[in-house]
Amino acid sequence: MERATSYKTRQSEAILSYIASLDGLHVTASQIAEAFKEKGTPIGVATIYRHLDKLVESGKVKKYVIDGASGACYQYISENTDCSEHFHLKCADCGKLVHLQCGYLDDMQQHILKQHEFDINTTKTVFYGKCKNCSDINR
Amino acid sequence: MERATSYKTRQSEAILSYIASLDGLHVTASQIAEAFKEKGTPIGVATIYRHLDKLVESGKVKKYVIDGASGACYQYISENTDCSEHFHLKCADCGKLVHLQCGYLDDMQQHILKQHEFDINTTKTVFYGKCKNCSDINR
DNA sequence: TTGCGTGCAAAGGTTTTGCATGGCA
DNA sequence: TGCCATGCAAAACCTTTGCACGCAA
Repeated sequence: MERATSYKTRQSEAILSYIASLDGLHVTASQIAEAFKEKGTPIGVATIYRHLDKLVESGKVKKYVIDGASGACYQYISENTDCSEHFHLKCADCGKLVHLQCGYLDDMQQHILKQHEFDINTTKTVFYGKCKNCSDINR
Repeated sequence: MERATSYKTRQSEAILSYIASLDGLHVTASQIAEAFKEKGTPIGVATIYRHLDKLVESGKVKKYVIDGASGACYQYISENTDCSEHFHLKCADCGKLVHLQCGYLDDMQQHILKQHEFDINTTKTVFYGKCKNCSDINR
């Protein structure tokens, strides 16, 4: 059974506040480790990975796997609204993250649940593609 | 400059025809290796990766990564079925990957393109959730 | 014959896991 | 004090690379 985070530690607070301070930029686990090493307060990579997993699970952080990049990217969700109820669009070019609250997608989610018997987790699901600025149309 | 000379070998033909025979489904490099090992005509993983790189370079095969999956996935791109992309559902519990071809989702894709000006790349997008076997519904 | 292709093993990188210790509540 | 958290190192993976040999043309 999964277990909710209970203890508040130096590492747990430091990692969350660090990602939050990046204001939308995404980082890899190794980049986080490097940042704390440079600060003089190193945190073990295992600890970083374990906290990132929890943050992703709770919806505070989103995880991206970008083809070509080395390792997964993590990004803080700054919206004070609950991101667990809507979808996200991630531009593969500029990295822009769009929060998408749309009844159409809610219907789609129900459709997949009913017709295809699959319960989509919006916290973990990200649509990859190109935003209008990065689209070929604007060239 | 691209290399003009290219030898036709047992391995190069076998790998291409194998991926092409999957009719749009995708596989990982290790799955390809496993398939040929079971056939009794094993091919080294290094050779598989080298050929996959060439196929991606030539545009015959698409490479993409799926969060949670182990390794990159490769999918044959038929010249005719260029638009017959489909979405993927990945069960976060059992790891099962479901290929979903559904007109409803095609409409949704158009909706997001028109209304939200975002061009979804179905090759990179994966829905995460729980399949019916792992869902709480069946408990 | 020429030189790319192949397979093996080692290397490089990311993420996970086991275990003893540390630290929160 | 009871447990979870941490950190180190090893393990587990995926992918690339070096090298000697095989093989297509």
